Amino acid sequence: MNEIRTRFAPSPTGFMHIGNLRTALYAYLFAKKNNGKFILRIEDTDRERLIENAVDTIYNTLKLAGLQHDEGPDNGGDCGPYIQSERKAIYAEYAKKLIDSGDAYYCFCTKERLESLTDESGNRRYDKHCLHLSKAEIEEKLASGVPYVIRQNVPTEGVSAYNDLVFGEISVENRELHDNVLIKSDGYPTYNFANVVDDHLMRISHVIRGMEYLSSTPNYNLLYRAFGWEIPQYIHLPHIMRDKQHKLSKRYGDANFEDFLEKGFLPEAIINYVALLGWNPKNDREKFTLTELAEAFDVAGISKSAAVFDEVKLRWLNSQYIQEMPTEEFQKHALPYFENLPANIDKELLIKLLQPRISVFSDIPEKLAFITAFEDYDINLLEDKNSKTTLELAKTVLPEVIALSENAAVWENDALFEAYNALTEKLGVKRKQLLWLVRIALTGQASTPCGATEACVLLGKDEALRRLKYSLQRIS
RNA sequence: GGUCUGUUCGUCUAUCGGUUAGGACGCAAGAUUUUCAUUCUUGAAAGAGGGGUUCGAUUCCCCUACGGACUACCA
Repeated sequence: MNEIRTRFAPSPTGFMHIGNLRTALYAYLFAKKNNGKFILRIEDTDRERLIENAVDTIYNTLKLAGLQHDEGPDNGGDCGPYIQSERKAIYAEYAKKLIDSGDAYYCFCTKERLESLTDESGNRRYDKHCLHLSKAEIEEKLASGVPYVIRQNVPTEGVSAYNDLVFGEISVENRELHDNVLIKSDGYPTYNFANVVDDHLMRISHVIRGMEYLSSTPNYNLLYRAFGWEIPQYIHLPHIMRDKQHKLSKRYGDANFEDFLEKGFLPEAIINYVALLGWNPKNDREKFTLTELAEAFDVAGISKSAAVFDEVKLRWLNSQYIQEMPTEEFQKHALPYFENLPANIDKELLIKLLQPRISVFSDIPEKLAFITAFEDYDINLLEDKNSKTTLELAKTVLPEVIALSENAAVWENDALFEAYNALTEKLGVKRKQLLWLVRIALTGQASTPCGATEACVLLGKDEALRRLKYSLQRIS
């Protein structure tokens, strides 16, 4: 059997969105699983949509995601160049062959004439007008510099069918197919042509791409056949959706890989999550490293229906990764969020408290808000159904807590806990009640990255006492 | 409109004719806990609708409904 070769062929038109990333991931996994090669090709034939630095974004994303390509513009290979704009002459040469064989033809139609072909429902189908031009007419127009495109000459009869590894047999009547433009008037090829020529020349064995190409693939197969080339295997992928109705798109602001990284998601978690969106390993496993994915990957597990992207589940997966992270690494990620904290705060303690309690790094500011902003908190937080606390209870408990705290010999977690615990017995309240009141009186925050006694230690004796008194004064 | 295609809990999914339709996230309740959080247990929650085929359909076929994609000198 021939070598397995897959490719990821993005257009440098901006950020890499999650759907694109998944396509790259599956192409990578499929290649790795089969000891094949993963190739990167840049499809920059639309000169108008080019965005500067977008190629760097692609390199960067693949690198961060760990999807190292075996061949590509930056690391070479024997099928280069890997940037389509540098392959212009190649396409021209192959287009010429098609013209000679009658499978393609020059078209000189003006935009106006093309528009006049639009039918009542807004569709346009080219009428093969220029196919019937005589050789002399063509020569003359070419010689006098009339702008032209080269179109594919699709048969008007028959059926084109192929087998997709995910969707099964796809069959389309040839008369439904269009005479697509292969070479544009600016001399660049369209996707419709470049993908075929390049995939063949780069010996791509399995074409893995979004299912938007499912219905145009017969066009491409006709091209392969016209050239006498072997048709690759197809693996079309269902889309990733923002919700049931809408595809994830660049307009959905947060759909970019970079954005998720910025929000504090880990590349490993994103990759893990995205891998499972539309593919399942045929068991209940949820957590995979890239290497493990490559071992487990199987086309049979790819689903046919679109999947809705669920950030809540991504958060959960991300939290799993955060919790398993070595402390030093967690610290590296968390430290940038500590910048605006008072100098006397024990950062080491914070790290310890935070790691088991956050899902994404960007949760940190919210968790720590109480440290810098306290005074305006909602006093009703002191009342809590779960802990069975009321403002009345707070009025009797807090003065005792304050008195006890003022006399505390050591300001340290275990000692404080013991002292407060003893106090609950004296006051005849539940530990949960007292600690809830203390924690709220100390932080003004329903959810904190610490318990009551830890909050005491974190804030320091002076500040803790000040806050307890302030809270008491607010309810008196 | 035409063509292609999809449809199992709210979401991601398992099931390849026979299951109390399973798991995960989320949600709810309860328990444990050094308080927040964790952990544990339990629960609610699904086969779009209608026809077939079959002893038996979520599973196979057809129709309908509802999504999605394509229908560009964009990819």
